[in-house]
Amino acid sequence: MKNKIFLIYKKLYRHFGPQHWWPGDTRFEVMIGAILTQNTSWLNVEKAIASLKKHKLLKPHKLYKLSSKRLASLIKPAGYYNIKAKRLKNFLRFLSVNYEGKIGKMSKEETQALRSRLLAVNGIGRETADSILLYALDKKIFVIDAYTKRILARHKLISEDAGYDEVQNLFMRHLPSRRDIFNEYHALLVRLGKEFCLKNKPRCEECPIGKEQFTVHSS
DNA sequence: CACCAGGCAAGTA
DNA sequence: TACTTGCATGGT
Repeated sequence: MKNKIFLIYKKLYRHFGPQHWWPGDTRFEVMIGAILTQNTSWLNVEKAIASLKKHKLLKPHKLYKLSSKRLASLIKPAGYYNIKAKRLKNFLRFLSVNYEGKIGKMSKEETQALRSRLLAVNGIGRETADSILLYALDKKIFVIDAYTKRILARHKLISEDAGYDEVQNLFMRHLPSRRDIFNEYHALLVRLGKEFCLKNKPRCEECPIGKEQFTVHSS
């Protein structure tokens, strides 16, 4: 088979349809959500964002001025609230110092240069940086997460211990270089992961991608 | 009750 | 470099 990566995308899109990612009203909200969702269910992140919205604090300058203690108490439902409060403030300082708190200014930066600068912020790793680049700033970069690795490993397209860059390169080499496809594909992988590829209750037999690719034939 | 979710950094060897 | 641990709420 020529290009499994792209074929899987088409199969998932046909099965699930467009996912309309990232859920969020503004680019700033997407960025905050990207940090809050680190190893955390999106349902809990929504609660945290709702509480920030309720207090009308979901703006760069408002949030930056908030004390870490106060911020932590507001984002409590998202878990890891003390460390996430610090991470948010690190990012907000980065945004304020380098771009005057203006997303528009940040978005003018070249993709790889901005990625490097985001990675230098304590609390922003590769997935968070790439999520911000793709989903908040419409940059052409593919996001890798735990679901993505698990799904590809199960279908024998990567090894269990494949690294982030390795998997990201695999996607970006095998797909049309289009932001909308990168956006939709990652969202579809998360959708598939949630419904068919959970750690405790996998439903491989009903997987829309098909079971033939990972079935082990004995004898 | 146990398990784990759209990670990351710091500590250790 | 590679492996381990802390961080924490809330849904299933």
